[in-house]
Amino acid sequence: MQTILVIEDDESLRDTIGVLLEQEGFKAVLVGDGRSGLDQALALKPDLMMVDLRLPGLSGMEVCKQVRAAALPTPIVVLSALADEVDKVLLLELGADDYVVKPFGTRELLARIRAVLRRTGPERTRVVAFNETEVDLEHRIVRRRGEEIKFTPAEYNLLTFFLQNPNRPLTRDLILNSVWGYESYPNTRTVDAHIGRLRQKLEPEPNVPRHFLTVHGVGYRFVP
Amino acid sequence: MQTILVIEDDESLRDTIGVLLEQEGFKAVLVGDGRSGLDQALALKPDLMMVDLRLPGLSGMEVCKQVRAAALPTPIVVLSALADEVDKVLLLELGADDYVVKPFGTRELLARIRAVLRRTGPERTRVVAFNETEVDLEHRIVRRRGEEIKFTPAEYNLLTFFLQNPNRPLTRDLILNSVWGYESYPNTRTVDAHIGRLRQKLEPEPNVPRHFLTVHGVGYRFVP
DNA sequence: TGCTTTATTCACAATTCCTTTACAACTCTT
DNA sequence: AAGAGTTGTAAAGGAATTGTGAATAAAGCA
Repeated sequence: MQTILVIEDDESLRDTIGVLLEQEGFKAVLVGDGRSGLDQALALKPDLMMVDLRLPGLSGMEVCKQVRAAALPTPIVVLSALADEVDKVLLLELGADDYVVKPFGTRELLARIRAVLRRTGPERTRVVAFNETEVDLEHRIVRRRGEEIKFTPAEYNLLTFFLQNPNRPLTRDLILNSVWGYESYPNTRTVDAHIGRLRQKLEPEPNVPRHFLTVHGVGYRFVP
Repeated sequence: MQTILVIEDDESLRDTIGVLLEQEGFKAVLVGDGRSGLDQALALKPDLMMVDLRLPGLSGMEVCKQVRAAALPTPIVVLSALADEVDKVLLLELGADDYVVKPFGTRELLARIRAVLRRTGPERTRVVAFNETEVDLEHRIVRRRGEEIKFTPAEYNLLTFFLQNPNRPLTRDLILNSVWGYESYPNTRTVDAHIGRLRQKLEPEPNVPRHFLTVHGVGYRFVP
């Protein structure tokens, strides 16, 4: 499922867009200010992001700039108020892929999103990296300091699930459901055991985890 | 005020629930059959609905299905008779958020309602900030001056409860009920201890609180 | 002020929760 | 069919959390 990050401070508009996107089968992540927007963009690596120009704190333009500075390939659609008198050329130079002027209809918004997604196409990031390890999703290879590490299917699935959901505490039940599926019902200790194996292979100090953190009483959290 | 729609064909039970809810400050809308229940649900968009499984006309299950088909986000609590041998998994898959087996105590019912409302509740705000701290509800992360602070489950639950009820004096009993729930009955000193821990972590001067204030003889009050 | 009630703080034990290890069952390969 | 690798689970040990009581402090009140 494609993820779209929406950075918009008007709460009601934000929610509207959120509902709209989810109806259309996207996963929508909503934030209200530039700072968290930028954080989310870097962590989530969404398939597309929509950025309001006028934002509290970090401005939309600043967010674009920093996203590009981080070499994220994520396409950006800018939302701007009519009054803003945007310099469109500047905007596109900043790295935006399209812009929509408020107020806009849902129909138009969706059309723009689809168009941008089509243009920028499905060249997903096939390699994810954190700390000293890189995961090549396409070839299903994990390297640490350039050296290949073997992963069993269960371990690898768990790892990629974490990669897709960084910085968020994931409950054991959620992990079981997502990685093992609805069909099988292993007990939740199983997750712990596998976390242990991940740590063994990927943490510099397996007993002082820096990436696969436990959130006591809740579950686990991966921080890249 | 939060509106709760009750769909229950047993008139006396229906009235009992109605009175109970209104005592607790909810607005209760009562109907006796599935058809009108569904109509009301779509028209009212209540904050929560309680649905009896056995209903004349449209069954409770059918109501759930249709409500979900209409993409209403309203949480649903199902009421079922002991004899009904409910398939809980099926129920939850149908879109119900919780179920209560008849006969139930009023205490239990209220607790369930509160729990569901809390779960599904106003988690629209993803990041809340006050003074130098920000709480990222989605990531369950609390930061102070940008630095992450660890919170235990009890502390975190208490904190978010305060965030959701700012500027209002909250009695210890209310806090216990809301945060700890109905299953456990810790004594009210427990709340004090936890308030202390919150202050320790979040107040600039823990012994001169500016956010987690005590209301002598009453309870506590959070001012952002 | 002195007295009573209420709140804070601290240390600690009970409990809950997590980690690790070992191992048996199971699945593939050969 | 044996062997190698994988996986779920149980059990033991360790760590973190949490409720409580007792000592102390603060607030309210006459």
